[in-house]
Amino acid sequence: MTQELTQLRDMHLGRVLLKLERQFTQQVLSQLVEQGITEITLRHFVVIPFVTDVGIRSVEIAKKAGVSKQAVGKLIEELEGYGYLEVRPDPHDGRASLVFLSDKGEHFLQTAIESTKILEKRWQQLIGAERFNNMKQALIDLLVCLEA
Amino acid sequence: MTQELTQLRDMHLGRVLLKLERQFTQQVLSQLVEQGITEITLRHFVVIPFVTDVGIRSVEIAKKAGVSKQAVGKLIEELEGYGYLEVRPDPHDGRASLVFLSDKGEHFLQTAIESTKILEKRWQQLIGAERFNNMKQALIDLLVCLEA
DNA sequence: AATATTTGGTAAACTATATTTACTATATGG
DNA sequence: CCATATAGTAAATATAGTTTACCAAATATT
Repeated sequence: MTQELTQLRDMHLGRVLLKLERQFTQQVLSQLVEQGITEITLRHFVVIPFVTDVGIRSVEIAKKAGVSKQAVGKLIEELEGYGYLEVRPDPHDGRASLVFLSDKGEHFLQTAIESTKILEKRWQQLIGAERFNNMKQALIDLLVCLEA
Repeated sequence: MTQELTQLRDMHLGRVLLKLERQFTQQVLSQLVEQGITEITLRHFVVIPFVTDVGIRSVEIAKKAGVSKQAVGKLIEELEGYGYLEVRPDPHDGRASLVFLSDKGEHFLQTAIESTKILEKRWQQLIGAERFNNMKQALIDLLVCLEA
């Protein structure tokens, strides 16, 4: 009885999503390590996706990411220390700074995106391109519905 | 340019999986809270899926879950304190104990499984049953390939 | 049988990472 | 101008895990 339940729980959608996400993330991260990028960990992706060409304030990132501004401050500090980000004072607001990607940061981003593409191609082959693409689109549509 | 890249990264498979998994987990957890189950958090699911009718040792759980036995010990202690688990000495090994689900634990499990089923039904309706089912099966097949 | 080694489990110290509370400095709206 | 809000930092605290060290029981070795 419990055995059966365990099986059921083990295969519910949440579990499957969790396991696949872990696999994906782990594989991307290890590809980055192979490329010599070792400083950046998962935590830093709380910040990185929000950095744009025009610069962004740390409070903005905190708000969008849903974490405290102190946590964001720490992550930015680290990424700046590694040379991936540049932090410059906001010319229009003496209290604020703006965060930008450095050249190294841009390059990293390119590499990271390359990695995800390679990985998706690899996964595509495992279950067939058509099934994979349908699956991905269904996931995206579902997410859009949920976030609406 | 960066804007475009951000968009791309934002929609890669890993991100989609992550967001959907969070939504799923959060919705299940809040359903459980609505049912009055407030003590159990996500961490406890490191332990719960491994508990079976015949009992299991904490080291076994640690091995299977890939965390330290100390961490597992703590989680078991908590769950025992809340009344979801029972820990009895192993009659065949004086060093060991065996972990079981209590009646309360079994009931919780039923409730949790119910919640996931309800949630899946709800999600099914968002993108259509057939698409949803195909999607889920593709995810499972993919996972099986990856874990093989 | 006596001893050595392995194994199940616990305890304490340390590590990582986040939040809360409190503060400073600058902006901005009456 | 002053009151209030906002950007950012700092320190204390919380959470949750790992590492190191240990004890006691079991198993293996000689």
